[in-house]
Amino acid sequence: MADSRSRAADGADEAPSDADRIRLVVATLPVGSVATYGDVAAWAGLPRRARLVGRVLATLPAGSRLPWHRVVAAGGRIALRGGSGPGEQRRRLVAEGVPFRGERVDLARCRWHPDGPSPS
DNA sequence: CGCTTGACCGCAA
DNA sequence: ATTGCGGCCAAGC
Repeated sequence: MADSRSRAADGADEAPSDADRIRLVVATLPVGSVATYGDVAAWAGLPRRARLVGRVLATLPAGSRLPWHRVVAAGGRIALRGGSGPGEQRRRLVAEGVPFRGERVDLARCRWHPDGPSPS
């Protein structure tokens, strides 16, 4: 379909921003699997930008159907703090059958496994 | 325009 | 297990 030339021609053009790629990666997480912020960043082609992933999820627009709950901190720890955050995320994960080990997700068993092409 | 904050990460003490 | 430090970087004030 057409070639990829000008990126700002018709207005409705894509500007694959880092945040967008991150959202896409998160949207890819299958039910019952989880990924860490660092992993999401890496798979999005943004090594070391784990924090950016956190920002994107934190500023998610209300109504976003993104499975943000499938993203946890390193070691399977729940990064959210205070409020209903932690409990909510944990509740959702458990509901999906994600195995826990105390307050942490058992990454050894449910950490998402990128299938095909590794991020190169 | 500059400093602070943060859904982070990894390492060291 | 906890605390501290450096790295990274966008949004808020």
